[in-house]
Amino acid sequence: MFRGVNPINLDAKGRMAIPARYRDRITEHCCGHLVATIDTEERCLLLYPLAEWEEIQEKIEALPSFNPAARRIQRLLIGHATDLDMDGNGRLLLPAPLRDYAELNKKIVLLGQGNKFEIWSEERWLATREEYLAEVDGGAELPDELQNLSL
Amino acid sequence: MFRGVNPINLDAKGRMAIPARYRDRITEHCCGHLVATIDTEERCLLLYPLAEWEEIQEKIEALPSFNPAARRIQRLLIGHATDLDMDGNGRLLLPAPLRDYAELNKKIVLLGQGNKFEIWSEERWLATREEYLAEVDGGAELPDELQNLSL
DNA sequence: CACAATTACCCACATTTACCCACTAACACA
DNA sequence: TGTGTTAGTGGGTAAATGTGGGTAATTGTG
Repeated sequence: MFRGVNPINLDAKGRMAIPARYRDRITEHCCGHLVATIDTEERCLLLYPLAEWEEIQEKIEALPSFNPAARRIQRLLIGHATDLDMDGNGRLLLPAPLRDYAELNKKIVLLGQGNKFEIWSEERWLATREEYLAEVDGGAELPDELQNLSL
Repeated sequence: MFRGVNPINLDAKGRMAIPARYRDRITEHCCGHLVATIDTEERCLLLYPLAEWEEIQEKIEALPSFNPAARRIQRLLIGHATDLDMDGNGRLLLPAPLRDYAELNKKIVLLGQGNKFEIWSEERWLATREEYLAEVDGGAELPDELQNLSL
């Protein structure tokens, strides 16, 4: 589905242009309706086609709501999930609370991640990527599935 | 159903404007009739469409009333449940006792949470969110359903 | 019954957002 | 290399939304 790294500029109003190569797929897949929420592990945003998101939300809502960890996940993920539509120019207006969370300024990065995108501030993405590369080197505890993966 | 994060200002009279994108759903779902009560785990309020709340109240009332814990829940939830209607401008007047419980001042946050909303003071929400994020990271005791959740 | 306090309804203003148009840079093709 | 087309960017404007506040009706209280 979605893949690739795309440097993008946010404009003064907080809008980001979706790269043209993804637009057709997005409009056909979900009429341009998307849902953005936060990533709980990293300070970045997740961007789903509406249909994808609704499947996920169902699973999250089905979690036992008396369990504190599940409650937390519900508050964080559903609580931040915001419906977005592409405007006539193929742009999304990212709401201020989400921009603040991921500390998005002018320069951001859109990462294709299969069924979704991730949105990072460029600065944070570059730094995090370096960390990842360093950890992979020393990485001792890889799950079996990874050990056996041939590229 | 409901999702997303909405920063809102309470005015001097204690009124909050429901974001326009939710109004249609609320009016169609329950003619603008809502019920607010307190959350017993966190210092925030819960806001239900009337129909949703009535289902919940039935379940609460069905709890064994000789059980002290059940009595407590009944007193807290049903005792604080207050009927609210949107005014002509799509606003709700939050009663003083509920505002006091959740320590709501000018700046508040409305969180969509599936079948209901949560209302937080902005300050408390931001602080609580940071706690949640830290706990999710170090989270050892995640239920299986969560461990296997792929986003 | 009178008074005070609260609430509902209404209007007006400020801000934000959606929509539109225009410019520039990049690319493709001849 | 020149030209046409498309993508990305910036920004103006009208409409919608959010906010504040006045006033009349209602409620509760002495």
